[in-house]
Amino acid sequence: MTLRYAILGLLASEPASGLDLVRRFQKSAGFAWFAYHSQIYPELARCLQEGLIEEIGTGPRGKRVYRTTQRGRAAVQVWLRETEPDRVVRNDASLRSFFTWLLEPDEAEAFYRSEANYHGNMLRELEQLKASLGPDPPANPADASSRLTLELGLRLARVRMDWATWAADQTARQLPVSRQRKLQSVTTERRRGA
Amino acid sequence: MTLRYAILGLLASEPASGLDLVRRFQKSAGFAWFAYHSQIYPELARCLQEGLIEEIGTGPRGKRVYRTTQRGRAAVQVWLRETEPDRVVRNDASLRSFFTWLLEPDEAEAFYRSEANYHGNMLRELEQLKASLGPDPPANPADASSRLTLELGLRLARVRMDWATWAADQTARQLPVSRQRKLQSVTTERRRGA
DNA sequence: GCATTCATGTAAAAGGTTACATGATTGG
DNA sequence: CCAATCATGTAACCTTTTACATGAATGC
Repeated sequence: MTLRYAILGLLASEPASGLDLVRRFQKSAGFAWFAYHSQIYPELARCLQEGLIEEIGTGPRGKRVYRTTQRGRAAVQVWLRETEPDRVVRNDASLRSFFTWLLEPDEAEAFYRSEANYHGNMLRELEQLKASLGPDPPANPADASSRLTLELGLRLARVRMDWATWAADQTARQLPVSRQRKLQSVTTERRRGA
Repeated sequence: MTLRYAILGLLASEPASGLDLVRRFQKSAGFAWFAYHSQIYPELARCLQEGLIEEIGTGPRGKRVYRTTQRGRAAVQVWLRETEPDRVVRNDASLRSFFTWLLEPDEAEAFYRSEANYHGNMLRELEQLKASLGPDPPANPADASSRLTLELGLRLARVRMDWATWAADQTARQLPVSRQRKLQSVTTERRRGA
């Protein structure tokens, strides 16, 4: 049922069409939830039928814009108040890290570097998003919540990037002898002098 | 297909039964992946049939212990090398944070405190896990990967706990006038003096 | 005019959750 | 001996993913 409340919650702060929601799930809310359009359209239809949202206008190419009704808002509040967050985590990239010992050290290092790179890009995107946001302190309450949550996205991206860089460095240090010598020509020479 | 590789990867470092895997998905690997036993048993049967794992022994109550075969190991390596990690994120608690503006300020604060509490507990559990781990530097390569990945779990739990505490404090500062006065009796009095 | 993008929708397949079912061992 | 726990398995249901389908507007 989380998808339903994701939609109702998003449409409560700003009216949107199905594709608009896809875009919000891809960027601003992407670090918290994601859904395909094939899932969103049927859910919108169900919510509309149940009076949780209403169609408030149409746009160019058959675009239909929705907004959450009072009933829909109440439904989100009940969900927030009376249910515990689902704590199940499934993160493919985190899982892969458990299995890097099955790779050659240089492959493992490359994996961690690519992780760092991915989250570095993510971080930049979220920083741009933050910069493009309205005034601080925010004008409306929804913006305040968005700001708080965006801060989480930023912190998560940063911690994943830093961790992956650290893991890559750790992995690099235990490379086979052939590659370790190249590093020693710079570092060990000094150690010998001491 | 990620579940399959999760199982193959785990059984490559240490043989286990179906329920053993459930336990590993609940604690040590819980911040990366989760699966129910009802998903694990059929997958084990399929992997066994395809020669990706083998049964290496039995235990007390009909317990069947499996280990990943060379073919299974190769399959994990191909997966790691040739496929990109699935980047889709779905986090119920993160999503809820977007919608806290629909709650009373004290309810929103309570939500963030409860988040901080949850991740504080998680952090303690992972720290215990770390303490219970083998020697550092690790004896076998799988342990090295586990250590790296556990460090990610620790950092994620810490960042979520700190963020939630910060968000709760932020929310507390914007409480309705009635409760703000109680704080003012302590803080604003001083400001007036300056 | 015609390719691209925007926009909505449906269908089938895969994956995940909840519920049901059963038997063996252990601990009190 | 009997309740609780360990252990495996299956079935129905729900959610998510991938694929198919179509039309309207825009930009060149």
